[in-house]
Amino acid sequence: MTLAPELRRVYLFSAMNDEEIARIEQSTRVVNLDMGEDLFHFRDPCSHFYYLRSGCMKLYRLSPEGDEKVIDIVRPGQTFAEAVTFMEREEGYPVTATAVQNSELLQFDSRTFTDVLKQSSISCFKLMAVMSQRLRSQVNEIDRLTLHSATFRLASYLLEELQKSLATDYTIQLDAPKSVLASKLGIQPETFSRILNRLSGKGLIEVEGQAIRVANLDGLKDQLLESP
Amino acid sequence: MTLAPELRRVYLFSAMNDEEIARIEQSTRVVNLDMGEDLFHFRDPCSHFYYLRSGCMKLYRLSPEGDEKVIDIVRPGQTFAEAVTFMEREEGYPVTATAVQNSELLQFDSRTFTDVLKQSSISCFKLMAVMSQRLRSQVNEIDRLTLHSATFRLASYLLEELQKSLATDYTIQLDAPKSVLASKLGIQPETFSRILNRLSGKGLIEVEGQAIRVANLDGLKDQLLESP
DNA sequence: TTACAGTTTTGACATACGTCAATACGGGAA
DNA sequence: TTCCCGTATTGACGTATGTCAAAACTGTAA
Repeated sequence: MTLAPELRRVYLFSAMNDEEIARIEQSTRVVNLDMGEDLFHFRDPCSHFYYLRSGCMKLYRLSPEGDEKVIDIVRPGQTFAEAVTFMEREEGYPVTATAVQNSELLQFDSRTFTDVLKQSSISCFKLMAVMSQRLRSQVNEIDRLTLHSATFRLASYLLEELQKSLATDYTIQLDAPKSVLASKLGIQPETFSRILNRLSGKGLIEVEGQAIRVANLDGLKDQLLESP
Repeated sequence: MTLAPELRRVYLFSAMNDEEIARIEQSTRVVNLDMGEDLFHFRDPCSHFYYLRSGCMKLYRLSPEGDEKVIDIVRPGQTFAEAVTFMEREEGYPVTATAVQNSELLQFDSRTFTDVLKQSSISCFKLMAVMSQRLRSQVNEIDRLTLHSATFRLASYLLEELQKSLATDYTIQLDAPKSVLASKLGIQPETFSRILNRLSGKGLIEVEGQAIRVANLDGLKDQLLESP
């Protein structure tokens, strides 16, 4: 079975012609991961990048003490680690990648991709657009992480997710365990749980397992304005 | 006086031929800012990016309550906001830029730069290298910001700066006020001051005004391993 | 159905940090 | 030199959040 039609729909490859797509396709492998399996580790020599077909991945680092700090959560349809194309192989990946659900990925050879890019500045532009988008969202992330209170951070996250998903029903599906999301927000799981409770108590959200429904959007926004 | 020789030394332009450099040069303006002056604001339509010749800039956001969160500190020799080239003009800058010292900058027209890039995938590669480097350091930043204790964050910052500067004498020159650095590290100025005190007390560093000398490198590294 | 392992929640407690307020310092102008 | 203003420091205090520990879920496999 050919991957070409699927590759064409990947934003990064969307400007490529048949021949270029064919070259990429040649270098593509399908990778399947069980929940909990690692894809690559922090500082592994980096030679591939990925597209997530289904499932969910977490990108994280381990502190010296051994607890993990989640940098990002990857959902189906997203590519990740594309920037490795421009790193020295020995620099290695800046994070570890692990499946938090059974996941299916496409693996691309960064060398091949580089070769195609050399010939095609329009594809370069696609990649640069992706990278600049990512830079911007990392700035958002940095901004959020320094919001004084954990409640702020959580509320801000919920609002952002809601916007992204253009959710029809104000519901956010957490596809990773709550503890992973907590880590991404720089919060302990216990505190995370307590905050959800408090927000529920105020009637701002409704929590049901992995689903969070925003019941009072404006009320939640107000959280971001209140003092301490 | 011509800017071309200086432009050639800017990494982003280092792969350009005479004609390309000339086009960039045409669109370049010199900008002088007094300490405290703003260069651009968060969400301003973005049409330019910059090279810092001398002085020092801070890139930051304001929280709803009005206090600023510093995202980055720019030093002479660095370019910044290059990624705007690939953003919609209306998206606007992701941060506000203000001089923390009298500063001299070169301002480039992002439209012109884009045009040059379209013809030159080698220059695209330069830019992508810069962006991927920036992505990596933002990951470091995110990682640091979620280190549990403020002391960790500060120690980690000092160690990173030391590495960067390959300082011969273990001294870090703060070119921005301490409060700016504190904000970048997600610490209140008061706490920042207290931590410097404590580290001095332990003999790990010596603080003299804007200069911080690391007196005991290994001791400082140990800070990052000790428990809470 | 029960049993188990992982995740989440609840409870009790300690503390690092933020906050407010006052004081000290430092560099530029006259 | 003195004055002045912005930055930095020190002090006192409250609290949000981390930590440790135990209990309650949740889903999966036997």
